[in-house]
Amino acid sequence: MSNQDPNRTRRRRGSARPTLKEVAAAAGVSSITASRALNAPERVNEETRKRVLEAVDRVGYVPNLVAGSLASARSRFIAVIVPSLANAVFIEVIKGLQDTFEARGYQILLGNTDYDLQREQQLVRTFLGWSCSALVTAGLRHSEGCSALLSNWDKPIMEVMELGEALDLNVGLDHEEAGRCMTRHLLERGYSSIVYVGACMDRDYRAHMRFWGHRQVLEAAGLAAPLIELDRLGSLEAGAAGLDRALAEFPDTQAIHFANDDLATGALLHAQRLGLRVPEDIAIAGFNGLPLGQHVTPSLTTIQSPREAMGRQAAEQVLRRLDHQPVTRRQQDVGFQLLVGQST
Amino acid sequence: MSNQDPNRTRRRRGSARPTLKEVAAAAGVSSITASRALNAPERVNEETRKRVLEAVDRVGYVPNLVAGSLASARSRFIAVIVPSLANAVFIEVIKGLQDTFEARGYQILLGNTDYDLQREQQLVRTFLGWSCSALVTAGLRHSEGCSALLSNWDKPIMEVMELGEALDLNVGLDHEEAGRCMTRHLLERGYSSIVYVGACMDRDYRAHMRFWGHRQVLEAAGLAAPLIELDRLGSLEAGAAGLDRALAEFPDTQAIHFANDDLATGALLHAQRLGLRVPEDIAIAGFNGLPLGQHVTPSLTTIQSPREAMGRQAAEQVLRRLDHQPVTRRQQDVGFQLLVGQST
DNA sequence: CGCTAACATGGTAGCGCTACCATCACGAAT
DNA sequence: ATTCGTGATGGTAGCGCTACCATGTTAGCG
Repeated sequence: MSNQDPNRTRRRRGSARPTLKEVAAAAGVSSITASRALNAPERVNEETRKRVLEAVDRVGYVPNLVAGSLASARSRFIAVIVPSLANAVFIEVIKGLQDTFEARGYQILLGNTDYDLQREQQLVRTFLGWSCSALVTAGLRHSEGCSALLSNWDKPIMEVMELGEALDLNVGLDHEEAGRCMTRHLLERGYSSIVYVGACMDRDYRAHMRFWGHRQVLEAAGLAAPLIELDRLGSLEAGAAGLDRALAEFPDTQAIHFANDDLATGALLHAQRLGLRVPEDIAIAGFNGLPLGQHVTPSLTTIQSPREAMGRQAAEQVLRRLDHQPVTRRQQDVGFQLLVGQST
Repeated sequence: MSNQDPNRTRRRRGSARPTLKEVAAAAGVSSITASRALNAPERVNEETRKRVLEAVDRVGYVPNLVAGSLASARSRFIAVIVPSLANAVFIEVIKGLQDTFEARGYQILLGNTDYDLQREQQLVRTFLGWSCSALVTAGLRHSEGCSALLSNWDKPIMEVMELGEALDLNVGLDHEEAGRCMTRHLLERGYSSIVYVGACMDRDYRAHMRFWGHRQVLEAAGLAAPLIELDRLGSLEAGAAGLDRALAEFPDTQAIHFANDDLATGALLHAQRLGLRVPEDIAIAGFNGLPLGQHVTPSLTTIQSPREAMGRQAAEQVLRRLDHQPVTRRQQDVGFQLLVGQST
């Protein structure tokens, strides 16, 4: 016969870490007071609070956030879903989000879809399961199941990158207009044989939207809008290949409008290796305004998108909602800027 | 008088989402069987399992992962702590980690220290509170409090990037040796006035380790090892500034050994703008082997570090531990490769 | 025919915390 | 003196799930 209560022989589950109860005991208060001392200091006497904090240090207490989230039915997680980590653009948006959210005590849950909408749906399911406080996702296109999951959800949803018919909040820029803007510039410069080169545009549909804008302007001017689609994602290598294909397939090409700066810069550097003069022999334009393109000679003509600012603004909108403050505009256009370099 | 049980008047806490209990009721089984059908299919009759899965779809059940984690005292989170998101190097390591962990159903919790060890400690506290399954952190240097927190922790800890005295697991490369390797190459090429240019080396101490290696080789050859420290983080701009300072402060410089490829490429492009011939007038070397440096003309001499592979290998080691498989080597050297370009 | 083992399922008691309500002391207002 | 508010604290009942143990139920075996 054990000298212990028989139902105490059951071994302790959970971790061996001290709990709030032990902190409370050490401070001589109830556990709920200890909880308040940590999470709502204004509701506890200054003296008591100090005693609790001292006890926390003494016993080496680390709050169990899982338990807290279950009890309060909310975590301080922000789900962030992007299509790729290989693209500097998303990294910078994430950086803007992370800086803003972390400063307010929120933790980012990062998900990567690899441009797969089914994968996005799966991530959304998982993230809903974590009781996230909000969800930020890149783009307005989702699978049907994903939209269904989200429309039944009562937390803020922020769609970034582009503008359009959004589920809830929306911060981004008009890609079609960006495409038009660049192509207008190319026409003004006097080029008329202009090729558009994109990479995996079935997946990167924002690049496709820019192409639409591009084509509108050319058609309005009575010009053809030849398109070259590369079957690998944007990179310097792909850009070089794009230049080769454009020159081979359309020998009289005067200018190439690339879907992004990686491609454009790759082409620009490749042109130099081939001994082509930019822009005299071939003009080159990009999109994004990455630092890289501004440091090559000739500097790249491109469109500057405010990526980190977009992340910050999106985060601020979401935070405003989480603080129950009125959100003035559900849709916010961060705009863009034509950066005329020496390559056109 | 309400027709409801009085203690039901209390409004429902938690979310309004269906729970496992409701799934179980819909499938005509107990909740524990429903739980097993989802999490341990082999322990449930095939027929029953199908009925449960069908009920899941019907009621639109999304598992509450917070509750599951509390009950089982483990989440499927992997904490990942890096000093910066602005640096492509860490992004690629994260990519390797993320791909490997996501494929096995683990979710990454990303933390950014901004090169601040106190911030790291705070992140570690938070992450311990989430019952993470493992922690991956960049670097071997931690605050005292951080080491204390981690040494009392019973889950796998992986330190990546460099090699040395680790808390638990360690995957990385020898930065001192990398510095030696590059400088030996520069000596072989016949340069003797070699300047090292780093950025924020008090924080980026791995760059400092490479400088030590660099200095050892020069001192062994009886040469001076002048150092220029820039006070902003690595970027193309900073590299350009580094070149200017090196030429101003050490006019007879023949070669510059930069702490990373961003700096080196910035300097290389700047040299072209200044009309300097590379490597005849000035030789330039970098570190990392970023694609960028391989696409400029002349191509950059650098050291290729296997970043994504480092992330993958680190993740695999951790997974092996989580699967209770023996870990053969707690320390794993991923090595590096001298990439001789046209810039030296 | 009883005994064991393996399989399938269920009941129950937490995991560690917080929401909700209750209590009590004290001073201000009536 | 009574009422009311306010500030500080505590008790308790969950949050939704899984670990642990218990209970059938069937098949296999000597």
